[in-house]
Amino acid sequence: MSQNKSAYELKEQLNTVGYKLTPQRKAILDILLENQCKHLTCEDIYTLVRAKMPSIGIATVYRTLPLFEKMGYLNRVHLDDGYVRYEVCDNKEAHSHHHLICTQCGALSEIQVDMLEELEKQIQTTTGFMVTDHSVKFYGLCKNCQSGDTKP
Amino acid sequence: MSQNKSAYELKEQLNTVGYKLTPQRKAILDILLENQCKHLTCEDIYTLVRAKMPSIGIATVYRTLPLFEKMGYLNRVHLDDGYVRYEVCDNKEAHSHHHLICTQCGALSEIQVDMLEELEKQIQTTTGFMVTDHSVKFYGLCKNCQSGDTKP
DNA sequence: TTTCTTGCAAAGTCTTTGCAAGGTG
DNA sequence: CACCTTGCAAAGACTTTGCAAGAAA
Repeated sequence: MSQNKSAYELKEQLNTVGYKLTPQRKAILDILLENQCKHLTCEDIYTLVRAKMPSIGIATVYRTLPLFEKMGYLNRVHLDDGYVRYEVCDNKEAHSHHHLICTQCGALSEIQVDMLEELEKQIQTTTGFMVTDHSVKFYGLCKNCQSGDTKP
Repeated sequence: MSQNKSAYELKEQLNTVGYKLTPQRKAILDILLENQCKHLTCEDIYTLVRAKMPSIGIATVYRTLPLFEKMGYLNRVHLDDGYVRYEVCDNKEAHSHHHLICTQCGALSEIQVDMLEELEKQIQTTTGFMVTDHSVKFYGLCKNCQSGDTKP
């Protein structure tokens, strides 16, 4: 529980840098916390937030998401489908979770294994490139799509 | 040498599926072969091709690239910078090369190691997800940017 | 009260599409 | 000759920006 950002923490952190906690920002945070396992696009988030706050504009969502990202609340995720998506950033899991993307139904799940440290060291030694982060995605068929369940 | 697609091969393959080898397509192929180590955006390719064939339209480039991709000549690469990029597809290296992206200067290089088979098996056993492809990117600082060479 | 934010709409990017003219097999 | 392709321009999809009104600290 406590590993997730609360509205209070958000307010504190915003104030520290001279920003304000507005109802819109709180509403967006709520939606994000309610959908931690999902990887939402800006549009998705806009739709969800609008259910609670119909007056919100999409520009606010587009302005808030990068803000939260800069503050370390969110990770920007690209699934190579042309959409920018966001996931709640859990410090503990940083770097150590990767995505499984079903090429048939688009389902997205995560795995928590990480075995890249070794390889990263090897890269540094061999190429001189200093690795600070990585992004790993696996494409394939999820359980459902393998079992002949080929609904469109 | 022979692992790269030649114009002749391209023509053969196009004809097989009822398509034609046009000067535009050949020009695009040439540019791609001349820039194998780069990872060009559609716009990049358009600019380069236009130097040789000023009359070409960008729509043709946008239509040709996915065609080449479908034919297995190209790989579409996302570097999380919002642009779609393409790289010449070398069969031998498929699946086994990953990208090193410098977060300072944007330099992009490749490494040829692969050690994911093992992990993919593990994923399949554990989660039931059938992995068919993967995408791995490492972010960090390239050699140049580490040596205090911080030109903007 | 000051400064940050918002919603709206317009403008920007990158990409796709419709269509008639033109080229390839 | 039939069908695929092209270039142009318009249209789309997603995102950003300008601005005056409004809200938070």
